Amino acid sequence: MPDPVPPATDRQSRLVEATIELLLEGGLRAVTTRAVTQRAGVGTGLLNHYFRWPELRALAWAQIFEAVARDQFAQADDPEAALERYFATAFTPDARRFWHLWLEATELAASDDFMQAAFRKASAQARTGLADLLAAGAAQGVWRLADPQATALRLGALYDGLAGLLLSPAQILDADQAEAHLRKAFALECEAPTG
Amino acid sequence: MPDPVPPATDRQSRLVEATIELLLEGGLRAVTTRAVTQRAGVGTGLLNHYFRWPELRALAWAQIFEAVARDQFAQADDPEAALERYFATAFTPDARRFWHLWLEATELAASDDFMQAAFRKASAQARTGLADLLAAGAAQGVWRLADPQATALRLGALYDGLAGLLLSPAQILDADQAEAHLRKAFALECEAPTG
DNA sequence: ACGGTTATTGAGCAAGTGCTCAATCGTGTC
DNA sequence: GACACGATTGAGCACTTGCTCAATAACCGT
Repeated sequence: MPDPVPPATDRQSRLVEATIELLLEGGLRAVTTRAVTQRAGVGTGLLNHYFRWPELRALAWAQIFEAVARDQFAQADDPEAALERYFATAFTPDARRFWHLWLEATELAASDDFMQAAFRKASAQARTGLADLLAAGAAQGVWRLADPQATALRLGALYDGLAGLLLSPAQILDADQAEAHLRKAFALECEAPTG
Repeated sequence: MPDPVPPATDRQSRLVEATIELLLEGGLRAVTTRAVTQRAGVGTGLLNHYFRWPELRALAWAQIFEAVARDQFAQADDPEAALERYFATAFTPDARRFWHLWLEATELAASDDFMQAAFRKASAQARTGLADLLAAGAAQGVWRLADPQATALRLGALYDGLAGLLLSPAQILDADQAEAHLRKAFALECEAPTG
């Protein structure tokens, strides 16, 4: 996971940075107004001078996601390499941490309008990224897929589920097994007779 | 989702009931000591007389899960019917509500030992339920699966992912589409050439 | 009746949350 | 130098959380 923002000097940007840092380190529970202002080296009142709290939280989350999305499906011109990269990096510790944040965002989005807006946008990006990749590969004849869109959805959902299993306290999978399952599922989608 | 417990008269059981009710109605956020004691028609102090709060919370959650698990893979003697039932009821509103609770439990289990114990047990039950079902069907020749255990894991993970998409604020799927994807994934697992 | 054990209550505590606001500081303008 | 105005502070408010504890009620065996 790359640094989502370049280091900033002004205190407004420092607040966003601090929120992102804490979000990545400890998830939503670690992110409070006091924790953020303290991390930013700033008085508690300044946060409310520049932001509303839900607004800042959603802003930080959106920046994290954009940085990840920017990376995840970078070289879409070579579908085979891009997919290989997707599989290889699917269950790294960074990816898992990010997935945890995603999970927390899902819940928060139910009651927080700022978060919901950010979530909608991020969700759309994530799905079209994989779908475009699979469609490109199918068009180039790298693999055969009856319905790349549907395969992307299933693969994405499987990814979520596997990440969840990986994260759950009941240790069922390790990262390698999860990756193998994801690859296997893709293989099944490819070998299937068209219909 | 059936009533997880028969109606009780003594106040100790009423506290558990009230916790379950609130859990099902509004999720973890709706379940506070005050809300529970009020729902149970009981003074706030009584809760701590009988339980520690994390203990009661985990207890209620465990009872909900057991009731669901008892139902989900009931008629395992007829694998085909049981699987059909699994698909048909996978994404009902009740199932979705339950999945939301499951999600919250995942997060809570990270920091709550009582919850973690309950989660481990529940998680094991859920996985073996589907795995046994698929294995039984394979043994009876109802379907051909190279590795029922692995298929169960993938199908379970896909279910989690689809349920997550269904729950997410970005409306991508409806319940029928999710069910179709789950069935399609199972079909792919079956048609695959052995190897 | 009595004594003792348990059940039960609710005011209140301590900790934590987001947020306010009068007061200061800093800096540029005329 | 005086003024204005945004930046900045932190004590404090209002609220919520789980939990305590002295006081009371209810029950039961003797």
